Amino acid sequence: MNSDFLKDLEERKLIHQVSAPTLGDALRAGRIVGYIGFDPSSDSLGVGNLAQLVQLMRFQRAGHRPIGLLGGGTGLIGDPSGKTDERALLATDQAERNLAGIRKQIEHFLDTSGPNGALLPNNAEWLCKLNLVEFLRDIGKHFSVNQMIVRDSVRMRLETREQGLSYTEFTYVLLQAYDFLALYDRHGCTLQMGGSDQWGNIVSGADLIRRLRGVEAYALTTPLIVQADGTKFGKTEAGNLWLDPERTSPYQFYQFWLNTGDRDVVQHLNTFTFLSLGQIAELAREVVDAPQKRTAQRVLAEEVTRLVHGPEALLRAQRATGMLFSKDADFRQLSEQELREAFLGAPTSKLPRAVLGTPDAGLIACVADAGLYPSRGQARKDLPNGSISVNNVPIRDSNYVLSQADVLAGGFILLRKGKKHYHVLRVANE
RNA sequence: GGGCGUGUGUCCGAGUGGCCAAAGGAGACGGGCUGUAAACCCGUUGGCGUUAGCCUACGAUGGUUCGAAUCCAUCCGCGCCCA
Repeated sequence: MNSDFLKDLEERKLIHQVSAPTLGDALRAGRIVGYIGFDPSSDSLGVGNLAQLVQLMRFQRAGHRPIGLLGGGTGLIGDPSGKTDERALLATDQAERNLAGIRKQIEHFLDTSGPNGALLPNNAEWLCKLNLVEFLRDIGKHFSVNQMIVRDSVRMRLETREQGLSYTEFTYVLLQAYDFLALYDRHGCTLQMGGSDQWGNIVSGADLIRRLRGVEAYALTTPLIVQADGTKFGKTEAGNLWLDPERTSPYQFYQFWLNTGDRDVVQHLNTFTFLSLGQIAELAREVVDAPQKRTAQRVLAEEVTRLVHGPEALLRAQRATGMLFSKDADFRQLSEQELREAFLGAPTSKLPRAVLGTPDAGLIACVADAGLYPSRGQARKDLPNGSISVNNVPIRDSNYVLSQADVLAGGFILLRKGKKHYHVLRVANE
Protein backbone atom coordinates (compact mmCIF):
# COMPACT_ATOMS: atom_id res chain seq x y z
CA MET A 1 0.00 0.00 0.00
CA ASN A 2 2.90 2.22 -0.77
CA SER A 3 1.18 4.42 -3.26
CA ASP A 4 -2.28 5.67 -3.89
CA PHE A 5 -3.55 3.48 -6.68
CA LEU A 6 -6.50 5.66 -7.63
CA LYS A 7 -4.59 8.91 -7.51
CA ASP A 8 -1.93 7.49 -9.79
CA LEU A 9 -4.55 6.29 -12.27
CA GLU A 10 -6.29 9.59 -12.18
CA GLU A 11 -3.12 11.52 -12.91
CA ARG A 12 -2.43 9.19 -15.77
CA LYS A 13 -5.93 9.74 -17.11
CA LEU A 14 -6.70 6.07 -16.81
CA ILE A 15 -10.07 6.31 -15.16
CA HIS A 16 -13.21 6.34 -17.19
CA GLN A 17 -15.80 5.55 -14.55
CA VAL A 18 -15.85 4.44 -10.94
CA SER A 19 -19.00 3.00 -9.44
CA ALA A 20 -18.76 4.47 -5.95
CA PRO A 21 -16.68 7.25 -4.40
CA THR A 22 -15.90 4.99 -1.44
CA LEU A 23 -13.54 2.90 -3.56
CA GLY A 24 -10.70 5.20 -2.58
CA ASP A 25 -11.35 4.60 1.10
CA ALA A 26 -11.48 0.86 0.59
CA LEU A 27 -8.18 0.93 -1.26
CA ARG A 28 -6.52 2.95 1.48
CA ALA A 29 -7.98 0.86 4.28
CA GLY A 30 -6.02 -2.23 3.35
CA ARG A 31 -5.31 -4.85 0.78
CA ILE A 32 -8.21 -5.61 -1.47
CA VAL A 33 -8.69 -8.12 -4.23
CA GLY A 34 -9.50 -7.01 -7.76
CA TYR A 35 -9.88 -8.76 -11.07
CA ILE A 36 -9.91 -8.36 -14.80
CA GLY A 37 -11.24 -11.02 -17.13
CA PHE A 38 -9.49 -12.23 -20.26
CA ASP A 39 -11.27 -13.87 -23.13
CA PRO A 40 -9.67 -16.90 -24.74
CA SER A 41 -10.76 -15.88 -28.21
CA SER A 42 -7.24 -16.50 -29.44
CA ASP A 43 -4.17 -18.30 -28.17
CA SER A 44 -2.39 -15.02 -27.64
CA LEU A 45 -3.34 -11.72 -26.16
CA GLY A 46 -2.96 -8.63 -28.28
CA VAL A 47 -1.62 -5.24 -27.59
CA GLY A 48 -5.13 -4.13 -26.70
CA ASN A 49 -5.10 -6.46 -23.71
CA LEU A 50 -1.77 -5.09 -22.66
CA ALA A 51 -3.39 -2.05 -21.12
CA GLN A 52 -5.40 -4.35 -18.87
CA LEU A 53 -2.35 -6.36 -17.92
CA VAL A 54 -0.47 -3.24 -16.98
CA GLN A 55 -3.49 -2.13 -15.03
CA LEU A 56 -3.31 -5.32 -12.98
CA MET A 57 0.40 -4.76 -12.49
CA ARG A 58 -0.23 -1.29 -11.13
CA PHE A 59 -2.85 -2.72 -8.83
CA GLN A 60 -0.42 -5.32 -7.56
CA ARG A 61 2.39 -2.84 -7.18
CA ALA A 62 0.10 -0.73 -5.04
CA GLY A 63 -0.02 -3.69 -2.66
CA HIS A 64 -3.30 -5.24 -3.69
CA ARG A 65 -4.01 -8.72 -4.92
CA PRO A 66 -4.78 -9.04 -8.63
CA ILE A 67 -6.79 -11.80 -10.22
CA GLY A 68 -6.48 -12.50 -13.90
CA LEU A 69 -9.66 -14.38 -14.63
CA LEU A 70 -9.43 -16.77 -17.53
CA GLY A 71 -12.70 -16.91 -19.39
CA GLY A 72 -12.71 -20.62 -20.05
CA GLY A 73 -16.45 -20.72 -19.44
CA THR A 74 -17.58 -17.35 -20.73
CA GLY A 75 -15.32 -17.80 -23.72
CA LEU A 76 -17.61 -20.59 -24.80
CA ILE A 77 -20.44 -18.08 -24.89
CA GLY A 78 -19.01 -14.85 -26.25
CA ASP A 79 -19.52 -11.31 -25.04
CA PRO A 80 -21.74 -9.33 -27.40
CA SER A 81 -20.29 -6.01 -26.18
CA GLY A 82 -18.86 -4.11 -29.07
CA LYS A 83 -19.59 -6.88 -31.52
CA THR A 84 -21.86 -6.39 -34.46
CA ASP A 85 -21.96 -10.02 -35.49
CA GLU A 86 -23.17 -13.07 -33.72
CA ARG A 87 -20.00 -14.59 -32.46
CA ALA A 88 -18.93 -17.97 -33.58
CA LEU A 89 -18.79 -20.36 -30.69
CA LEU A 90 -15.35 -21.73 -30.07
CA ALA A 91 -14.78 -25.42 -30.22
CA THR A 92 -14.03 -26.58 -26.71
CA ASP A 93 -10.64 -28.01 -27.58
CA GLN A 94 -9.65 -24.78 -29.27
CA ALA A 95 -10.74 -22.92 -26.15
CA GLU A 96 -8.47 -25.17 -24.11
CA ARG A 97 -5.48 -24.39 -26.25
CA ASN A 98 -6.20 -20.68 -26.21
CA LEU A 99 -6.56 -20.75 -22.48
CA ALA A 100 -3.18 -22.36 -21.94
CA GLY A 101 -1.49 -19.78 -24.14
CA ILE A 102 -3.11 -16.86 -22.44
CA ARG A 103 -2.44 -18.17 -18.96
CA LYS A 104 1.24 -18.31 -19.74
CA GLN A 105 1.22 -14.76 -20.97
CA ILE A 106 -0.59 -13.37 -17.96
CA GLU A 107 1.78 -15.16 -15.61
CA HIS A 108 4.62 -13.33 -17.28
CA PHE A 109 3.28 -10.01 -16.05
CA LEU A 110 2.12 -10.78 -12.55
CA ASP A 111 3.90 -11.96 -9.46
CA THR A 112 2.17 -15.05 -8.14
CA SER A 113 4.08 -15.28 -4.87
CA GLY A 114 3.68 -13.50 -1.57
CA PRO A 115 0.69 -12.27 0.36
CA ASN A 116 -0.63 -10.34 -2.61
CA GLY A 117 0.35 -12.92 -5.19
CA ALA A 118 -1.77 -13.02 -8.29
CA LEU A 119 -4.40 -15.68 -8.83
CA LEU A 120 -5.37 -17.03 -12.22
CA PRO A 121 -8.57 -18.98 -11.85
CA ASN A 122 -10.62 -20.23 -14.77
CA ASN A 123 -14.32 -19.47 -14.63
CA ALA A 124 -15.11 -22.80 -16.26
CA GLU A 125 -14.51 -24.14 -12.75
CA TRP A 126 -17.80 -22.78 -11.54
CA LEU A 127 -19.72 -21.91 -14.68
CA CYS A 128 -19.60 -25.37 -16.15
CA LYS A 129 -21.02 -26.86 -12.98
CA LEU A 130 -24.05 -24.64 -12.89
CA ASN A 131 -27.45 -26.15 -12.78
CA LEU A 132 -29.84 -24.22 -14.99
CA VAL A 133 -32.87 -24.26 -12.73
CA GLU A 134 -30.89 -23.26 -9.68
CA PHE A 135 -29.13 -20.57 -11.62
CA LEU A 136 -32.38 -19.09 -12.83
CA ARG A 137 -33.85 -19.15 -9.32
CA ASP A 138 -30.82 -17.76 -7.51
CA ILE A 139 -29.25 -15.44 -10.03
CA GLY A 140 -31.62 -14.91 -12.94
CA LYS A 141 -34.39 -13.44 -10.84
CA HIS A 142 -32.18 -10.52 -9.91
CA PHE A 143 -31.87 -9.40 -13.49
CA SER A 144 -34.43 -7.26 -15.21
CA VAL A 145 -34.86 -7.92 -18.88
CA ASN A 146 -36.23 -4.42 -19.15
CA GLN A 147 -32.87 -3.09 -18.11
CA MET A 148 -30.90 -5.54 -20.14
CA ILE A 149 -32.49 -4.66 -23.44
CA VAL A 150 -31.77 -0.96 -23.14
CA ARG A 151 -28.06 -1.57 -22.88
CA ASP A 152 -26.24 -0.32 -25.94
CA SER A 153 -24.58 -3.59 -26.76
CA VAL A 154 -27.93 -5.35 -26.77
CA ARG A 155 -30.03 -2.62 -28.31
CA MET A 156 -27.66 -2.23 -31.21
CA ARG A 157 -28.06 -5.85 -32.10
CA LEU A 158 -31.80 -5.83 -31.65
CA GLU A 159 -32.16 -2.92 -34.01
CA THR A 160 -30.20 -4.39 -36.87
CA ARG A 161 -32.30 -6.93 -38.65
CA GLU A 162 -29.56 -8.87 -40.32
CA GLN A 163 -27.59 -9.75 -37.26
CA GLY A 164 -29.87 -10.30 -34.37
CA LEU A 165 -28.74 -11.51 -31.00
CA SER A 166 -28.99 -15.05 -29.80
CA TYR A 167 -30.34 -15.91 -26.39
CA THR A 168 -26.92 -17.28 -25.56
CA GLU A 169 -25.20 -13.97 -26.05
CA PHE A 170 -28.02 -12.10 -24.40
CA THR A 171 -27.35 -14.10 -21.26
CA TYR A 172 -23.66 -13.29 -21.23
CA VAL A 173 -23.98 -10.51 -18.71
CA LEU A 174 -25.49 -12.88 -16.14
CA LEU A 175 -22.48 -15.12 -16.38
CA GLN A 176 -20.02 -12.29 -15.99
CA ALA A 177 -21.96 -10.98 -13.02
CA TYR A 178 -21.91 -14.45 -11.55
CA ASP A 179 -18.13 -14.57 -12.03
CA PHE A 180 -17.73 -11.50 -9.90
CA LEU A 181 -19.91 -13.08 -7.22
CA ALA A 182 -17.96 -16.33 -7.40
CA LEU A 183 -14.68 -14.47 -7.02
CA TYR A 184 -16.08 -12.59 -4.07
CA ASP A 185 -17.16 -15.81 -2.40
CA ARG A 186 -13.91 -17.61 -3.08
CA HIS A 187 -11.32 -14.87 -2.75
CA GLY A 188 -13.06 -11.87 -1.24
CA CYS A 189 -12.78 -10.01 -4.51
CA THR A 190 -14.54 -6.66 -4.36
CA LEU A 191 -13.28 -4.84 -7.42
CA GLN A 192 -13.60 -5.53 -11.09
CA MET A 193 -11.73 -3.49 -13.64
CA GLY A 194 -11.90 -3.41 -17.40
CA GLY A 195 -12.26 -1.28 -20.49
CA SER A 196 -15.09 1.22 -20.64
CA ASP A 197 -17.09 -1.15 -22.83
CA GLN A 198 -17.27 -3.47 -19.86
CA TRP A 199 -19.01 -0.99 -17.59
CA GLY A 200 -22.45 -2.53 -17.85
CA ASN A 201 -21.21 -6.05 -17.28
CA ILE A 202 -19.11 -5.01 -14.32
CA VAL A 203 -21.79 -3.00 -12.60
CA SER A 204 -24.21 -5.89 -12.98
CA GLY A 205 -21.82 -8.06 -11.01
CA ALA A 206 -21.29 -5.42 -8.32
CA ASP A 207 -25.06 -5.09 -7.96
CA LEU A 208 -25.43 -8.82 -7.61
CA ILE A 209 -22.88 -8.93 -4.81
CA ARG A 210 -24.59 -6.08 -3.02
CA ARG A 211 -27.98 -7.76 -3.22
CA LEU A 212 -26.95 -11.27 -2.33
CA ARG A 213 -24.13 -10.61 0.10
CA GLY A 214 -24.86 -7.12 1.31
CA VAL A 215 -21.32 -6.03 0.51
CA GLU A 216 -20.15 -3.06 -1.50
CA ALA A 217 -18.29 -4.17 -4.61
CA TYR A 218 -16.73 -1.76 -7.04
CA ALA A 219 -16.44 -1.19 -10.76
CA LEU A 220 -13.57 0.74 -12.29
CA THR A 221 -13.20 1.17 -16.01
CA THR A 222 -10.38 2.55 -18.09
CA PRO A 223 -10.91 4.77 -21.12
CA LEU A 224 -11.02 3.21 -24.53
CA ILE A 225 -7.70 3.67 -26.26
CA VAL A 226 -8.41 5.89 -29.22
CA GLN A 227 -5.83 7.21 -31.60
CA ALA A 228 -5.78 10.80 -32.64
CA ASP A 229 -6.13 9.96 -36.31
CA GLY A 230 -9.21 7.88 -35.64
CA THR A 231 -7.69 4.55 -36.60
CA LYS A 232 -8.08 1.57 -34.36
CA PHE A 233 -5.35 1.02 -31.85
CA GLY A 234 -3.28 -2.14 -32.03
CA LYS A 235 -3.66 -2.91 -35.70
CA THR A 236 -1.20 -2.68 -38.53
CA GLU A 237 -1.54 -3.56 -42.19
CA ALA A 238 -0.28 -6.95 -41.18
CA GLY A 239 -3.21 -7.33 -38.80
CA ASN A 240 -3.40 -7.52 -35.06
CA LEU A 241 -0.38 -6.80 -32.96
CA TRP A 242 0.14 -9.80 -30.72
CA LEU A 243 2.14 -10.29 -27.56
CA ASP A 244 3.28 -13.69 -28.76
CA PRO A 245 6.71 -13.24 -30.39
CA GLU A 246 5.90 -16.07 -32.78
CA ARG A 247 3.01 -14.09 -34.16
CA THR A 248 4.43 -10.60 -33.97
CA SER A 249 8.19 -10.42 -33.89
CA PRO A 250 9.80 -8.21 -31.25
CA TYR A 251 11.11 -6.12 -34.13
CA GLN A 252 7.62 -5.47 -35.47
CA PHE A 253 6.43 -4.89 -31.94
CA TYR A 254 9.14 -2.31 -31.31
CA GLN A 255 8.41 -0.65 -34.62
CA PHE A 256 4.74 -0.36 -33.77
CA TRP A 257 5.44 1.67 -30.66
CA LEU A 258 8.19 3.67 -32.30
CA ASN A 259 5.71 4.80 -34.92
CA THR A 260 3.27 6.18 -32.38
CA GLY A 261 1.95 9.57 -33.43
CA ASP A 262 2.96 12.68 -31.51
CA ARG A 263 -0.55 13.21 -30.33
CA ASP A 264 -0.84 9.75 -28.83
CA VAL A 265 2.58 9.14 -27.40
CA VAL A 266 2.12 10.85 -24.05
CA GLN A 267 -1.07 9.04 -23.24
CA HIS A 268 0.53 5.77 -24.26
CA LEU A 269 3.41 6.44 -21.91
CA ASN A 270 0.87 6.96 -19.17
CA THR A 271 -1.04 3.84 -20.07
CA PHE A 272 1.67 1.35 -20.90
CA THR A 273 4.72 2.30 -18.87
CA PHE A 274 5.62 2.70 -15.24
CA LEU A 275 7.61 5.85 -15.81
CA SER A 276 6.89 8.49 -13.22
CA LEU A 277 4.67 11.40 -14.00
CA GLY A 278 7.70 13.63 -13.84
CA GLN A 279 9.56 11.60 -16.42
CA ILE A 280 6.55 11.58 -18.67
CA ALA A 281 6.10 15.32 -18.32
CA GLU A 282 9.67 15.76 -19.42
CA LEU A 283 9.16 13.55 -22.44
CA ALA A 284 6.00 15.47 -23.25
CA ARG A 285 8.09 18.61 -23.33
CA GLU A 286 10.46 16.92 -25.76
CA VAL A 287 7.57 16.16 -28.08
CA VAL A 288 6.81 19.85 -28.25
CA ASP A 289 10.35 21.20 -28.33
CA ALA A 290 12.09 18.67 -30.52
CA PRO A 291 9.49 16.43 -32.14
CA GLN A 292 11.90 15.29 -34.82
CA LYS A 293 13.97 13.51 -32.20
CA ARG A 294 11.02 11.34 -31.23
CA THR A 295 12.51 10.80 -27.85
CA ALA A 296 9.16 9.99 -26.32
CA GLN A 297 8.45 7.38 -28.98
CA ARG A 298 11.84 5.80 -28.46
CA VAL A 299 11.37 5.58 -24.73
CA LEU A 300 7.87 4.21 -25.17
CA ALA A 301 9.01 1.54 -27.60
CA GLU A 302 11.90 0.67 -25.35
CA GLU A 303 9.86 0.38 -22.17
CA VAL A 304 7.05 -1.63 -23.66
CA THR A 305 9.25 -3.96 -25.68
CA ARG A 306 11.36 -4.67 -22.62
CA LEU A 307 8.29 -5.31 -20.52
CA VAL A 308 6.80 -7.75 -23.00
CA HIS A 309 9.78 -9.39 -24.67
CA GLY A 310 12.68 -8.76 -22.32
CA PRO A 311 15.95 -6.84 -22.60
CA GLU A 312 17.63 -9.10 -25.15
CA ALA A 313 14.81 -9.00 -27.64
CA LEU A 314 14.70 -5.25 -27.16
CA LEU A 315 18.36 -4.93 -28.01
CA ARG A 316 17.93 -6.97 -31.17
CA ALA A 317 14.95 -4.91 -32.23
CA GLN A 318 16.88 -1.71 -31.66
CA ARG A 319 19.87 -2.96 -33.58
CA ALA A 320 17.74 -4.11 -36.47
CA THR A 321 16.02 -0.74 -36.50
CA GLY A 322 19.32 1.04 -36.52
CA MET A 323 20.55 -0.92 -39.48
CA LEU A 324 17.42 -0.99 -41.56
CA PHE A 325 16.68 2.68 -41.19
CA SER A 326 20.03 4.35 -41.13
CA LYS A 327 20.57 6.33 -44.29
CA ASP A 328 24.02 5.11 -45.12
CA ALA A 329 23.88 1.54 -43.95
CA ASP A 330 25.93 -0.53 -46.33
CA PHE A 331 24.83 -4.08 -45.89
CA ARG A 332 27.87 -5.38 -47.68
CA GLN A 333 29.98 -4.27 -44.74
CA LEU A 334 27.98 -6.26 -42.25
CA SER A 335 28.88 -9.69 -41.03
CA GLU A 336 26.58 -12.64 -41.32
CA GLN A 337 25.86 -12.44 -37.61
CA GLU A 338 24.92 -8.78 -37.77
CA LEU A 339 22.70 -9.34 -40.75
CA ARG A 340 21.02 -12.28 -39.10
CA GLU A 341 20.14 -10.17 -36.08
CA ALA A 342 18.92 -7.28 -38.17
CA PHE A 343 16.72 -9.53 -40.25
CA LEU A 344 15.38 -11.60 -37.41
CA GLY A 345 11.71 -11.02 -37.50
CA ALA A 346 11.52 -9.82 -41.05
CA PRO A 347 9.48 -12.10 -43.27
CA THR A 348 11.74 -14.54 -45.04
CA SER A 349 11.53 -16.90 -47.94
CA LYS A 350 13.95 -19.09 -49.77
CA LEU A 351 15.41 -18.61 -53.20
CA PRO A 352 17.21 -21.53 -54.85
CA ARG A 353 20.74 -20.62 -55.75
CA ALA A 354 20.28 -22.10 -59.19
CA VAL A 355 17.78 -19.45 -60.30
CA LEU A 356 20.11 -16.51 -59.60
CA GLY A 357 20.85 -14.72 -62.81
CA THR A 358 18.06 -16.51 -64.69
CA PRO A 359 14.74 -14.97 -65.72
CA ASP A 360 13.13 -16.71 -62.76
CA ALA A 361 15.00 -14.32 -60.49
CA GLY A 362 13.47 -11.24 -62.10
CA LEU A 363 13.04 -8.56 -59.49
CA ILE A 364 9.40 -7.87 -60.35
CA ALA A 365 8.50 -11.51 -59.92
CA CYS A 366 10.52 -11.95 -56.74
CA VAL A 367 9.05 -8.93 -55.06
CA ALA A 368 5.52 -10.07 -55.90
CA ASP A 369 6.15 -13.67 -54.90
CA ALA A 370 7.64 -12.48 -51.62
CA GLY A 371 4.30 -10.88 -50.81
CA LEU A 372 5.57 -7.33 -50.84
CA TYR A 373 3.21 -6.71 -53.74
CA PRO A 374 -0.16 -8.28 -54.34
CA SER A 375 0.46 -8.44 -58.07
CA ARG A 376 3.24 -8.12 -60.57
CA GLY A 377 1.41 -5.40 -62.41
CA GLN A 378 1.40 -3.19 -59.35
CA ALA A 379 5.07 -3.83 -58.72
CA ARG A 380 5.82 -2.94 -62.32
CA LYS A 381 3.92 0.31 -61.99
CA ASP A 382 5.58 1.33 -58.74
CA LEU A 383 9.10 0.42 -59.68
CA PRO A 384 9.88 3.47 -61.83
CA ASN A 385 9.21 5.63 -58.77
CA GLY A 386 12.12 4.01 -57.00
CA SER A 387 9.91 2.20 -54.54
CA ILE A 388 11.68 -1.14 -54.77
CA SER A 389 15.15 -1.60 -53.34
CA VAL A 390 17.59 -4.45 -53.27
CA ASN A 391 19.89 -4.27 -50.25
CA ASN A 392 18.70 -0.71 -49.70
CA VAL A 393 19.61 0.43 -53.20
CA PRO A 394 16.63 1.57 -55.27
CA ILE A 395 16.29 -0.28 -58.56
CA ARG A 396 14.60 1.44 -61.45
CA ASP A 397 15.21 -1.12 -64.15
CA SER A 398 12.11 -3.24 -64.45
CA ASN A 399 14.12 -6.00 -66.12
CA TYR A 400 16.52 -6.26 -63.22
CA VAL A 401 17.42 -9.82 -62.37
CA LEU A 402 18.80 -10.86 -59.00
CA SER A 403 22.21 -12.37 -59.32
CA GLN A 404 25.09 -13.63 -57.25
CA ALA A 405 26.31 -10.03 -56.98
CA ASP A 406 23.28 -9.21 -54.82
CA VAL A 407 23.89 -11.90 -52.26
CA LEU A 408 25.16 -10.64 -48.91
CA ALA A 409 27.10 -12.50 -46.27
CA GLY A 410 25.18 -15.50 -45.05
CA GLY A 411 23.21 -15.82 -48.28
CA PHE A 412 20.81 -12.96 -47.65
CA ILE A 413 19.20 -10.64 -50.14
CA LEU A 414 17.14 -7.82 -48.71
CA LEU A 415 14.13 -6.68 -50.69
CA ARG A 416 12.38 -3.52 -49.62
CA LYS A 417 9.20 -1.81 -50.73
CA GLY A 418 8.72 1.79 -49.74
CA LYS A 419 10.36 2.73 -46.50
CA LYS A 420 9.14 0.15 -44.10
CA HIS A 421 8.32 -3.08 -45.84
CA TYR A 422 11.10 -5.60 -45.87
CA HIS A 423 11.44 -9.12 -47.06
CA VAL A 424 14.50 -11.29 -46.75
CA LEU A 425 15.44 -13.85 -49.36
CA ARG A 426 17.70 -16.63 -48.22
CA VAL A 427 19.63 -18.16 -51.01
CA ALA A 428 19.46 -21.90 -50.60
CA ASN A 429 21.56 -24.47 -52.33
CA GLU A 430 18.92 -26.93 -53.35
C1' G B 1 -49.47 -12.82 -50.05
C1' G B 2 -50.01 -7.75 -53.15
C1' G B 3 -47.52 -3.05 -54.77
C1' C B 4 -43.23 -0.19 -55.48
C1' G B 5 -38.10 0.05 -55.26
C1' U B 6 -33.11 -1.77 -54.96
C1' G B 7 -28.44 -5.14 -55.55
C1' U B 8 -22.08 -2.04 -59.25
C1' G B 9 -14.92 -2.78 -58.00
C1' U B 10 -12.05 -2.97 -50.64
C1' C B 11 -16.17 0.45 -49.06
C1' C B 12 -19.55 4.54 -50.50
C1' G B 13 -21.50 5.84 -55.06
C1' A B 14 -22.42 7.43 -60.64
C1' G B 15 -23.62 4.95 -65.05
C1' U B 16 -28.36 3.02 -67.99
C1' G B 17 -27.49 -0.86 -75.23
C1' G B 18 -21.51 0.11 -78.13
C1' C B 19 -16.55 5.41 -76.69
C1' C B 20 -17.07 0.80 -69.70
C1' A B 21 -12.23 -2.54 -66.23
C1' A B 22 -16.87 1.15 -65.36
C1' A B 23 -17.15 8.84 -63.34
C1' G B 24 -16.46 10.71 -58.39
C1' G B 25 -15.22 10.04 -53.31
C1' A B 26 -13.15 7.24 -49.15
C1' G B 27 -9.53 3.82 -47.92
C1' A B 28 -4.98 1.52 -49.21
C1' C B 29 -0.12 1.45 -51.45
C1' G B 30 3.96 4.21 -53.72
C1' G B 31 6.81 9.02 -54.65
C1' G B 32 7.98 14.17 -52.86
C1' C B 33 8.48 17.31 -48.35
C1' U B 34 9.68 15.73 -43.20
C1' G B 35 10.94 13.14 -38.12
C1' U B 36 10.50 5.71 -40.34
C1' A B 37 5.41 11.87 -38.31
C1' A B 38 0.89 15.03 -39.18
C1' A B 39 -0.82 18.28 -42.94
C1' C B 40 -0.07 19.03 -48.08
C1' C B 41 1.31 17.89 -53.41
C1' C B 42 1.86 13.96 -57.21
C1' G B 43 1.13 8.87 -58.92
C1' U B 44 -1.10 3.87 -58.67
C1' U B 45 -5.29 1.14 -57.18
C1' G B 46 -9.15 -6.48 -61.08
C1' G B 47 -5.36 -10.32 -63.08
C1' C B 48 -1.52 -11.77 -66.74
C1' G B 49 1.55 -9.23 -70.31
C1' U B 50 7.39 -4.54 -72.02
C1' U B 51 3.45 -2.65 -75.95
C1' A B 52 -0.51 -4.74 -78.68
C1' G B 53 -3.71 -7.57 -76.35
C1' C B 54 -6.06 -11.45 -73.61
C1' C B 55 -8.87 -13.09 -69.32
C1' U B 56 -12.19 -12.26 -65.13
C1' A B 57 -15.87 -8.72 -63.25
C1' C B 58 -21.54 -4.75 -62.39
C1' G B 59 -26.66 -10.37 -57.04
C1' A B 60 -27.72 -15.61 -59.80
C1' U B 61 -29.36 -18.19 -64.07
C1' G B 62 -31.27 -18.02 -68.78
C1' G B 63 -32.89 -14.93 -73.04
C1' U B 64 -33.16 -10.62 -76.83
C1' U B 65 -29.10 -8.33 -79.76
C1' C B 66 -23.76 -7.92 -84.36
C1' G B 67 -22.94 -6.09 -79.21
C1' A B 68 -25.66 -5.85 -72.32
C1' A B 69 -23.62 -3.39 -65.99
C1' U B 70 -27.35 -1.15 -69.09
C1' C B 71 -33.37 -4.45 -72.31
C1' C B 72 -36.58 -9.08 -71.06
C1' A B 73 -37.79 -13.57 -67.90
C1' U B 74 -37.17 -16.39 -63.64
C1' C B 75 -34.86 -16.82 -59.06
C1' C B 76 -32.20 -14.99 -54.67
C1' G B 77 -30.99 -10.88 -51.07
C1' C B 78 -32.35 -6.18 -49.14
C1' G B 79 -35.68 -1.82 -48.34
C1' C B 80 -40.42 0.79 -48.01
C1' C B 81 -45.80 0.58 -48.32
C1' C B 82 -50.44 -2.38 -48.25
C1' A B 83 -52.52 -7.21 -46.19
